Amino acid sequence: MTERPNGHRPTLEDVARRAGVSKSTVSRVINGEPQVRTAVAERIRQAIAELGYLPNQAARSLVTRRSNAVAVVVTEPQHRLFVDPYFDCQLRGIRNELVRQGAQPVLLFIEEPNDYPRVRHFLGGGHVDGALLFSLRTDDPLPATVDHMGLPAVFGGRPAVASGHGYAYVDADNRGGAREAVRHLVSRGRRRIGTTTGPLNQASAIDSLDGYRDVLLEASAHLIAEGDFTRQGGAEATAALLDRCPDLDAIFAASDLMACGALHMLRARGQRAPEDVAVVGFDDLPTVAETTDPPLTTVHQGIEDMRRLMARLLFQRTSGRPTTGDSAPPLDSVITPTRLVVRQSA
Amino acid sequence: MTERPNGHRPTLEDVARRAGVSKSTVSRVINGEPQVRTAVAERIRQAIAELGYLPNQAARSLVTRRSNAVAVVVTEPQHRLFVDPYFDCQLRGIRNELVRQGAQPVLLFIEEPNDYPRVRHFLGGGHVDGALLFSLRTDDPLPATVDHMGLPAVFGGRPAVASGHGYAYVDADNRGGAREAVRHLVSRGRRRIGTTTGPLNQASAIDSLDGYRDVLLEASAHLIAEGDFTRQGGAEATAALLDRCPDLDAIFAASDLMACGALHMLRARGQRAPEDVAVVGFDDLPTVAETTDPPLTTVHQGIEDMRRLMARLLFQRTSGRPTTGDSAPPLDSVITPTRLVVRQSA
DNA sequence: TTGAAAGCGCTAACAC
DNA sequence: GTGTTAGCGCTTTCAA
Repeated sequence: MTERPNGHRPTLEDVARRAGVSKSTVSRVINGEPQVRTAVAERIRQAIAELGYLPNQAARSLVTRRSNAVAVVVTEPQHRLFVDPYFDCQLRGIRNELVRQGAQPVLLFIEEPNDYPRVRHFLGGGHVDGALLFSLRTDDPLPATVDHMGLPAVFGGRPAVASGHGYAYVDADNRGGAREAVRHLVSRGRRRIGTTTGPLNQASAIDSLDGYRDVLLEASAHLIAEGDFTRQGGAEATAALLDRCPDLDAIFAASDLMACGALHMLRARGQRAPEDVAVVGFDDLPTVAETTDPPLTTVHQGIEDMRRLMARLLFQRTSGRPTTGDSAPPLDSVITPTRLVVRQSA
Repeated sequence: MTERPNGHRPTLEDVARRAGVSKSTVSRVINGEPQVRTAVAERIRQAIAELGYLPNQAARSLVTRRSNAVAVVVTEPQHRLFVDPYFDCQLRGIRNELVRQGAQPVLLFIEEPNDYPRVRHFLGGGHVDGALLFSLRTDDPLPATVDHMGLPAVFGGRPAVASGHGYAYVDADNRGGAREAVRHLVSRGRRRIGTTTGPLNQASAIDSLDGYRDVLLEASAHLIAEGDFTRQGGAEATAALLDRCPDLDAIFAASDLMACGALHMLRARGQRAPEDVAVVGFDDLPTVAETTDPPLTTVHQGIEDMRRLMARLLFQRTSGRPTTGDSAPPLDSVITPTRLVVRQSA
């Protein structure tokens, strides 16, 4: 263990004493302020090293009102997360940007209702300068919570209570993307086009379905099967569709994973893709869309870039400004465009 | 937004004023101390609710020296993590136990060397009461770091510098488990037994290999292929083994995922399992071992329980005792037993 | 049962 | 350039 003058972790004061200067000077060196004589700065750095001194962040953020950490809150059963390449992609984008800003990303999971109060205290307690939040259900209390406590936050995907509030979100044009996907199917002569949706308590799933309906104005409810964005859920929803409409000739799946599940189910049912049933996915995850058999025609949304953008928006709202909830910050949400990538499945 | 007396987040003082009492009394109510008259307590709770007050954790931990948060540090490229059911299992165990203790789990990734200083500052800054660390390479600086700053920590897997330090670890009996696996193969009449190992800069991989060697005293180096615990790595290592020893009749893989990769590669090479080549895995991950074809014979290590145990050990070292680095805490590492689960692959 | 006062370790004016 | 001083928002003796 390190030498501890008294038995505690060394403090600024210990360093100051050891270097024969005042606390302020030490503080200046630590915070990289230039106006300290090089010789003195060197002496201080030495003392810091000898003592193994590490600034107490609690004390620091008590006065600066900053922590240099950003929470990444994922409202999703962990077990889903750890098997879905979509999240990997999201987190990579976020991490890269956050680290570039010098912020420490701190990942929090919400798996059950019990978790909310704890997370709320964590977020409200000044542990982080801001939060990036994902996968919210339409009835999620988190948007109201962060708004209420004035914590800078950016959502991945449009939150249910979208406007009039002090937070921003970044979302892909799910509706437009869905429209394009379905139009593509129509243009290829498909007439019985079903869709397997995400959980309909999530805005993105709803938006996607709306896009589908925009094109297929009078699509019967039989052609719509709710899923959950997973492979398994996609397979099951596809089975339901097939049972209800044996003459189905196309499926628009709300995620690549679901499209992948659809492909499997089709094969199991003896249907060929795209000959008998064409399939279009959504996401364009490289590890999925390019490796299915046949490769997926899908709607591309630059996930990694979107997430990077979220981190940038957050930075803009946290930087400079301490955690005071002053005059309403600019509401600068972004809807990013999507584009259809045609491969072999449709 | 909430009402903010001045434009800041409400403080204890604001609550006290509103309830017409002193800060101390409010503090008592917040911390659930009993000796406050019910009427007063009620009035205070009301004021708290009206103000939307949330305690400032920085201020609090500045005096209590506790944060009620525990860091879970994973030294692993995130992209590996998000595709490996092993991690899911680990995290579930940890989370459950931590939450039970009322601690907020906070996940940190280390993906590249640059991340170390930042994480070090985070850990040393008092943001967390302790840390649970995983997947350490033998040359990882983290054990020394946390030891040096006196942060209570428990490692998942034996760290390289094992003894004489103030930290504990929990590890499965990798060596014993490997021995049992290989003995099983021998008892089934297998004679050309190869092994696909984990990365040999990780203690668990080394221990496993040692167990293999314990049984096969003079195993030639040709029978050992280094992998990385992944499916892909397992397939590649298996291919290498097959190339070097065409008459191979058994493989001991250091993880279920690698065993799974082995099964695939064997099939691709026209070898039957277990008839031509028997395969034994390690981990006994339900989602993997039970679903391969054929189902895996593998070494069971109760991962979830092990991780829960880690969290308990940590609790024992953090609770009560503030972050002072006082007299060396009990070094109470645990090696948990393993057992062979025989299914069809060997 | 409640209040007053001190202080946790740090930064930020402000003097010198 | 460097030191002094006054808090940041809380908990915690100690008195009342």
